[in-house]
Amino acid sequence: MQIRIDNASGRPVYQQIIDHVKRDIALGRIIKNEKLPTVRQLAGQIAINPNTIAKAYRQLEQQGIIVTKAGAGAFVANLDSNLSRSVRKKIISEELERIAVDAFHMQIESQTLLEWFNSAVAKFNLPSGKE
Amino acid sequence: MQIRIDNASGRPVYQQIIDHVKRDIALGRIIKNEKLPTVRQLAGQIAINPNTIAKAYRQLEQQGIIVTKAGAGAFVANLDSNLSRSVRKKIISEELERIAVDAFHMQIESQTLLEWFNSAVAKFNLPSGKE
DNA sequence: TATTTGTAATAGTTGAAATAGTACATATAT
DNA sequence: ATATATGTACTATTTCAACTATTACAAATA
Repeated sequence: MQIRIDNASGRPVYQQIIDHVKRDIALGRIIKNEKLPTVRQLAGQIAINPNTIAKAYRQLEQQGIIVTKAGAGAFVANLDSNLSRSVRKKIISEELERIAVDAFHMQIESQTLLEWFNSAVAKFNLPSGKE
Repeated sequence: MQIRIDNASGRPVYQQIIDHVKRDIALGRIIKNEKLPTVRQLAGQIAINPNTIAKAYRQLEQQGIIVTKAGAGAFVANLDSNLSRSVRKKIISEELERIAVDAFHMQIESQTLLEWFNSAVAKFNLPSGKE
């Protein structure tokens, strides 16, 4: 796993790590039960403090994305959200509305926005809902 | 304009103010050339330091959302983005992809996500692209 | 048994966010 | 003209999240 940290982004380092792991999993680049880099490995590779990696792994485990075992390592967990449907809808919808606001102020056409949305979603293998 | 600040959200106060103004404009609740509350008015109403409001207004002006005139007040600006299309696409697409990642980990069906997307966008009057 | 692993705890540093206070220039009304 | 209200600018201070640094510990693995 190769992670690039953008210090100019303003986004906290531990958050960028979380983003990257979640994205790699969603993209299928890391699969279920696969072992993640160790805390010390990643810390050495990115050249940051191990505590920062540990913080990211801790939050990933809280979110149910990974499972960690002291002495063994960190592994990709099963896919199942513990959030209710209403909570999930609230979280996602708020994010979507914020994008819509930005799109309005950028005067992006609704059709264009839909195309960008489809392109972004197509990269990930969401459940189809037909089965 | 009635603004509710959520101190538990972790989102900076000045950012919440920016979010709210942009959203109200996008929703049509505040229209072009309309005068915004004064810095001191808002500060008194929300019970925070005037400098925090000033910071929000400063950034809103930098983004081209509002126009301020010392002695007169702050007003909603014209709608025109100074960003190139490629930059706009990059910004929006990155946000959309982050949502897609979240949706994947929540195991939200693609069709459901599309419905939520349409609902969110429908609240705002984006240019149609047909004219 | 030795090593590697994730975790925890403490201490210190840095910078953003927010507050507090003051001052200034401009617009507006009187 | 004059007084008032406005956005802006500046400095100082406080608070807290983020990050670093270091050490120690328990569990797993070889």
